[in-house]
Order: sequence, then structure tokens, then C-alpha cells
Amino acid sequence: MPKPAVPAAVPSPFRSKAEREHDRAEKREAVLLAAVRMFNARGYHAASLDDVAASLGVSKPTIYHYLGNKEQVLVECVNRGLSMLREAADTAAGAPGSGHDRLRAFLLRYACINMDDFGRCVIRTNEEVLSMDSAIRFRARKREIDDAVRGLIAEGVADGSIAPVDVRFASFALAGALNWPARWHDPDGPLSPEEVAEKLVDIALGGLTPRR
Amino acid sequence: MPKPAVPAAVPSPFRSKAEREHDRAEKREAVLLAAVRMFNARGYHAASLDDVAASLGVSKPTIYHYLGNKEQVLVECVNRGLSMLREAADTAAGAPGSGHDRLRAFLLRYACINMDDFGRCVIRTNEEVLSMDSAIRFRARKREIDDAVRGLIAEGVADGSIAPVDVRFASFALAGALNWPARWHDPDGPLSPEEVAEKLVDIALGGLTPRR
DNA sequence: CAATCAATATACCCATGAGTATAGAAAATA
DNA sequence: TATTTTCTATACTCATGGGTATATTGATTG
Repeated sequence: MPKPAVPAAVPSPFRSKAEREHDRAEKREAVLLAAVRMFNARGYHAASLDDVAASLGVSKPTIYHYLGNKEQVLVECVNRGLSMLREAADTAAGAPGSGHDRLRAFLLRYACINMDDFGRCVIRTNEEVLSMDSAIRFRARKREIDDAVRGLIAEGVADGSIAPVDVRFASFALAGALNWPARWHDPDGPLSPEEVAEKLVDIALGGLTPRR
Repeated sequence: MPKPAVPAAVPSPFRSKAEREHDRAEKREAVLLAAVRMFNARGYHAASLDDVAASLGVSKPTIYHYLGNKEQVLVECVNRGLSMLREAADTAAGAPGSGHDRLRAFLLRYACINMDDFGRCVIRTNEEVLSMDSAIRFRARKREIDDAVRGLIAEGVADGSIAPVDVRFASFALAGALNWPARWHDPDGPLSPEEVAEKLVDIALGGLTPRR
């Protein structure tokens, strides 16, 4: 005898444990994004947590519930950006091709990250606003990225695909040229990050002096 | 009959009107310098006028006596830097030589200014911290400098001394590379601004791609 | 000498904003 | 159903710091 058919599933308002955890992670994410945008738009000190909360239609304790105090929020934003950069650096280190080609690929990604919410935050955050401890960790992580850039340049110089430049100053020059969009690029403007990245990288690598 | 000799002048503790005005100007200058250094070291919001006053061994009302409110202080600091840049731009515009040479000379000066107290302040000040009015004026003055850079690049492209680059992106790339020292250069470190400027300008203009 | 002005300090006011104590609602668990 | 946990808001505390009212001192000027 056939079992009676199970009635069609109704979308359940009751959430499983996994769903609840997912919800929580999603909210946390939204708070972080709202915060980083506020920090980028107004600067860390001028961006109040009340404003961040208001931009999400919640109240300040909600932010503390999900993320902790203001500096912890900033540190997490900055760490997001740094992780993206770190990943790009690792990818570049393991890629095939000449030093020049790998550097170029890395720089394109580097520039794009600097136009992303979290990447901008890395550039715009100065160590002075952080506690001593956080500042030290921040500096160390930035230093890793810088070392990766220098490594790529040095390899390019070694294999002849990059001119014999002073590696340190070359990394400063490149970093400056590609960090600057964090200040001026408008995500809602007509220029896509990829477009900007490509133009800037071409100029930074090629220079302005004519080749004949 | 000879007049009786005038006795030797004694250093007078009484100050003439001109001397008093000079004193005042000097004090005003000292306040401005103390302020810009504090702003550069801690960032505008984190730098309190109490701290600025304390660093001179005076009290807060003294700052108001000489300079006005906090934003006026910042605006004057920024204007100092902008005036230096403006002067450099005018000099470059009236100089002889190819576009490339004039651009190079200007950039050397530009980079040095960015490592000066007031120049750093121009770079490190974001419009968001200023009132609407000041921000508009600030942007306009920066735009003038940027236009000057673009003019020099365009002239270089026209006379063949600069490669046919996209003028706008070239100016962004150069500005970025040469603004960046405002963040990392340590005036008390071993690298002189002139040295840094020269190395960076050479790399920015020459690029990293080898020439054969 | 009187009146005034310049320069500076003390002591205050007040807004902002970080951070928290507390409470209540809803859901989960026992 | 009772209890605990999660989530969120209201309503506070408190420090910081911009800005000012007022007093004081000393020099300048009429």
C-alpha cells in the first residue's frame, strides 16, 4: 500500500543552525563593508560608529556585537585588503614567465586591489591612527608585500627583462604610482579599475622618455 | 667746536614698531610650523591644538590669537605648500628647453616640496576634512598644478621629447610616484630629499622596461 | 599719568563620539 | 513550559578637544 504523499515543501521561516550561522556571517560582512566605506569616505577619525550603524539602519551596539571596538573594525578592514595583496603576491611568485611579465601581472592586480574598498583602506590608513601593537603588525604585513615587489623586480633585473634599476627606489616609484588611485579613483565614475590599472602600469613600466 | 660724542649704543630692550611687527610675524610662523608638523605626524583629527600649543610651551588661546581656528590653521598650511608648487610650475612654464627637460626639472622640485613640511601637508590632507568652501578652493588649486604637469607633458609629446603617452594617466602616474614620499620619507633619515627626488624622477621618466 | 592695546593665561562651556549597562524580544534548548 | 542564548535598542557615562569669556601684565601712546 503506497504511503500517503508528502505535501509540497513550504518555504520554512524556521532556520537551521547552519543557516543561522550563515546569517550571522552575512550580517557581520555587511557591517564590515559599511564601516570600510565610511572610513574611506570620511577618514577613520571623522567616521563615527554611530554613522556606520545608521547607514545600515541599526544602532551602535550592533556593531560591537559583531565586530568589537572601532580599532578592531579598522584592523579587520585593513587585514582584508592585506590578505588580497598577499594572495596576489603569492600568485605572482609562483607564476611562470620572465620577471618583467610576472611583475606586470602582479602590478595589474595590485592596482585593482587599491581601487577596491578594502584595498583603499590599506592605503588610506596611516599607522599613526593604530595602537602600537597593531601598527607594528600592519607595517610588517605591508613590508611583506613590498618585499614581494622588490623580489619580482630583482628577478627581472637578473634575467634581463627589467633595466638595471635601483630596486628599492623602483619599488617606491611603482607603489606610489599604483597606490595613488586609492585617493582619486571614483568607483562610480566612467573608468573601470581594470582600465586604470592597465594604463598606469603601462606608463609606470614604460616610462615617458621616448624609445627609439 | 666739536659736538660732544654720542655714547656707544647700548643694546636696547625697547623694541621699535618694525621690530614688534617682525616679532609677531616670527611667532606666527613658529605656530604655523608647529601645527603643520603635528598635523603631519598625527593626522589632522588626531592632532589637537592643545598639543600644538604645548609643543611651543604656550596655551591654546595663543594659537587663536595668531592664526584663528583649527581649520584656518590647516588651510594656511596647505596654502603654503600649494604656493610653493605653484611657483615651481610657473618657473617650469617659463623655462627654456625641451618639454622633457622642463618636465624633469619641475618634477625634481615637485618631489622635494612633497618632502617639505608644508608640501607633505598638501598631500596628506584630504578634502573630506575641509569645509565645503575650503575643499573647493583646495581642489581648484591642486587642479592648477595638475594642469601645469599635463601641459608640460603635452608639450614634450608635441616636440617629440616625450613618448606619445596618454597625458592624463601619465600625470596621475607621475603624481603618484612623487607624492608617495610624503608618506614614507623620513626627514631625519639618511636619504636627502634631493637624492630621493632624483632617483624617483629618473625611474618614473625612464621606466623599468629595458632600452636596447 | 591715564587710557589703551597687545599678548598671554586660566578656567570654563559644550558638542561629539567611543564605549557600556541594561532591558526586552525572539528563538533555541532542555 | 522554563531557561538560556542571541540579537538588538534605549539610554546612559565619560573623555577629549574645539572654541571662548575673562583676567592679567606690560608696553605704547596721548
